[in-house]
Amino acid sequence: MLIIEIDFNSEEAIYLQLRNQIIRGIATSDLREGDSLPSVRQLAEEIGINMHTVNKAYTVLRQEGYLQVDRRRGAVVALNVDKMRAVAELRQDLRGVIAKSICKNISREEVHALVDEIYEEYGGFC
Amino acid sequence: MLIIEIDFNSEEAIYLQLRNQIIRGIATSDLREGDSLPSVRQLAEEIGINMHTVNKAYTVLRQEGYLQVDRRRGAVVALNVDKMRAVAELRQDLRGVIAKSICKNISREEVHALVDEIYEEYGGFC
DNA sequence: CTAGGTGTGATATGATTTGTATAACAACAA
DNA sequence: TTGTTGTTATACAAATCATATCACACCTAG
Repeated sequence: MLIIEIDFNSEEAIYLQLRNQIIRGIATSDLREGDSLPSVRQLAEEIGINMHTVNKAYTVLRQEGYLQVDRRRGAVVALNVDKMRAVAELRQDLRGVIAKSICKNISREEVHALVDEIYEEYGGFC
Repeated sequence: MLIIEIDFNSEEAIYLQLRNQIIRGIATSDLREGDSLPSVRQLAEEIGINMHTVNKAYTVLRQEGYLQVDRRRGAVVALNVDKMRAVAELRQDLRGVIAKSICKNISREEVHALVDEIYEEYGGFC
């Protein structure tokens, strides 16, 4: 069971906070392939937001290859990995992140250390 | 002299594209400490956008510690490094990026390789 | 001193995004 | 049959983004 925490004062859109937390849930194995998520109405009420905001998060996650929607089982974690695409996206993300890092005098080694730290944070076991 | 290329079809806001390209310019040493940028009116006309859009980018860059504005010299590259803050920000960015990576079966080693690749891309010399 | 360029601020407008609110529909389960 | 599901459509208020003027104080070149 995944615990969702929404910060209503954040600049980040609610549906993106929701998307990101679900992605992190998958990364930490709190959510596993085949697990089903609450219905849009359930989760909306639980969090205290509108149904359509949840639906938007689910729709984005489906388009990005994290979920699949089965009429019978609801939203199900189903990873559709297009690795070429994923690596290209990662490269673009890192270009932005590392440009900032260089300007702030953060060394390549420091970034490596942080990467390792975060990989362990997400559960180095599996 | 930095070349700015704006993609008007991008989903990314123009002022953010501008901000990011200036940060990358600093990372690649196309822009160095003390270099001055075009005035908001000049750059706006050169790119073909509004003065205030450029001003917004400059304002953000100033708040983030990349620029300083001198009434006489205009916008000047002046790095104000709060490393604690920068590392904390980097950690947050990486948490998001790496969560996606794990879901897409990208290994820690692959991320390291990409980090090295991008550090070289930005000019491994200096 | 004057004329012109500078950053900055205020204000306005239109387009788009975000979140909410209803309502409706077909598909499925109990 | 009754209720819940995902989905779609529509509408609305608020915020963001980009543009467009106008104005002001400051500085510099002439």
